[in-house]
Amino acid sequence: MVVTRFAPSPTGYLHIGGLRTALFSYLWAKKNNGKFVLRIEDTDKARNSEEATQAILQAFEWLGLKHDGEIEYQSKRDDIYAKYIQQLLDEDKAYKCYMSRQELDALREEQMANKQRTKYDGRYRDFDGVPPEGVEPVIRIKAPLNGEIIVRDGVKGDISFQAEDILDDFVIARADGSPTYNFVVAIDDALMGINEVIRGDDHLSNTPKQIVVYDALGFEIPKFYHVPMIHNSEGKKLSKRDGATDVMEYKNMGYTPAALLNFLVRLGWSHGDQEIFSMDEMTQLFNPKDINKSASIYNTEKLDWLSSHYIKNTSNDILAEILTEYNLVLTSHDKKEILLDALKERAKTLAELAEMAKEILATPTSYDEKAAKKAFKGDAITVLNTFGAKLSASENPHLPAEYHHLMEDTINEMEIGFGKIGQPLRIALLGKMGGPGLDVIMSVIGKTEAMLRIANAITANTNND
RNA sequence: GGCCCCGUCGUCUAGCGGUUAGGAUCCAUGGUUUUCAUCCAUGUUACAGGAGUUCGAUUCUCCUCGGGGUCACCA
Repeated sequence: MVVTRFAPSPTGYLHIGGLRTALFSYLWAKKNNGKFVLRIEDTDKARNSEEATQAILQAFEWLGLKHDGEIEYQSKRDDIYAKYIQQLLDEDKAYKCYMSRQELDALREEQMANKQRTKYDGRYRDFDGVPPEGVEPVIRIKAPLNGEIIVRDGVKGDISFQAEDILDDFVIARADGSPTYNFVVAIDDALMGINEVIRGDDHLSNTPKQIVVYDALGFEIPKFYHVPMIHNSEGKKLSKRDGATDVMEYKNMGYTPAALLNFLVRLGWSHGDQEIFSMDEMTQLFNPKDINKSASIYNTEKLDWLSSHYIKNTSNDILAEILTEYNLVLTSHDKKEILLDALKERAKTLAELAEMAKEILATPTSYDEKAAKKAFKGDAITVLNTFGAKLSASENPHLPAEYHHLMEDTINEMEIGFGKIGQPLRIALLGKMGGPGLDVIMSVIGKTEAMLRIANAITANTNND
């Protein structure tokens, strides 16, 4: 069985990069009828917060990503880690190091001055003398001094590291006894049965250390997939400083989960020329072996396109429902179908759609000066009066087509072009240019409201010449 | 700086020794449209550079250049 995981540290909101690796892990588990474990890596008590954990959960919920089983918290697993630390100590695979911070810093400075790579010198590796007073020891693992460590990566292939280049006896437990990241990750992944680790490229250089832990404890090494970074427009690793990296921001901006997920799955992964993937298709087709090797630059142009695609293809009932989250209540509006049919063709986001709907539904309180001036040149007032009279005399027009006939009657009778009525009428109804068909607008707002808006416009623009 | 990774249109990508180097997005132009969008059509733009290997390299090898990641008692 394939077991994958997403293992964020709760130091802030869920960001785009994290979401993508979570999505990849999720898809791969689902495709194989496996499990997707969510593990909160909260060993750093100083930087973690409960709010951050909640924010991550909230984002998962919005996007419909469900983890399997209970959420695992590393902070609740101290006993387990302590047991393995003791085991390594007993087996002489780890040891206490009494080097003080000051000594360590001094060593580092000296190494830097000599242009050597900074590494612990192993001075307590085989120490059996009397420990110095007043120093709480850290526990270091005995890492291989030389030889090759090969990371078999499903994305990049086999990557070879030389132990002397990258390893030293790294700390697995701090002076206060708390275990460190590379140690707990390996233990948790092993104990939780994680056999396919899909994570960011920035963890690649940690992997040899984790392999040291796996080996020391006799655990089986999982399959690794290191997903290339997402870069900002500067070409640097996407960070929280880059703006709009909080996943929930995308909800506020009016993107749907389907659009966001579709956008993200295509960042660093592809399936031929296909661009549109439903959640089902993603789970069917995703395979981490098809992940790209190179980093991609974060750019939301395509997200807008996907977003409008999904809005166009969402039913009006569902749209009306989601739109309530953008302060637009249409669910029981009798012209909801007509309105949404017209609007969903032209909205890139739900927020935009809601905004356009509100503009149509509200009586204009002002008129775009330039557009009004242009529209009310000539005999626009007469045209509007003529049309208004026809509208007034009509019997409850309902559908857009009926309003359209009224407009046609007017232009035929007055022997004018469509533009002559279109422009002033549009100003009257919306206060500005743009937007859906006038017949649609009038159908949605109804005869009475349409007449009111026409009258208002005539009053406001009479002395405009 | 050491170690590691990467390098196809502006962007996301297809390609896995022989292609007019494909798609998508963006942009531009035209058509449709009372407006704006949608939609349709057309167009501009890419194999980082240099050596090899080969009958033939975008594809394989090496070098250069460029970019990135990482080097904690942080995760």
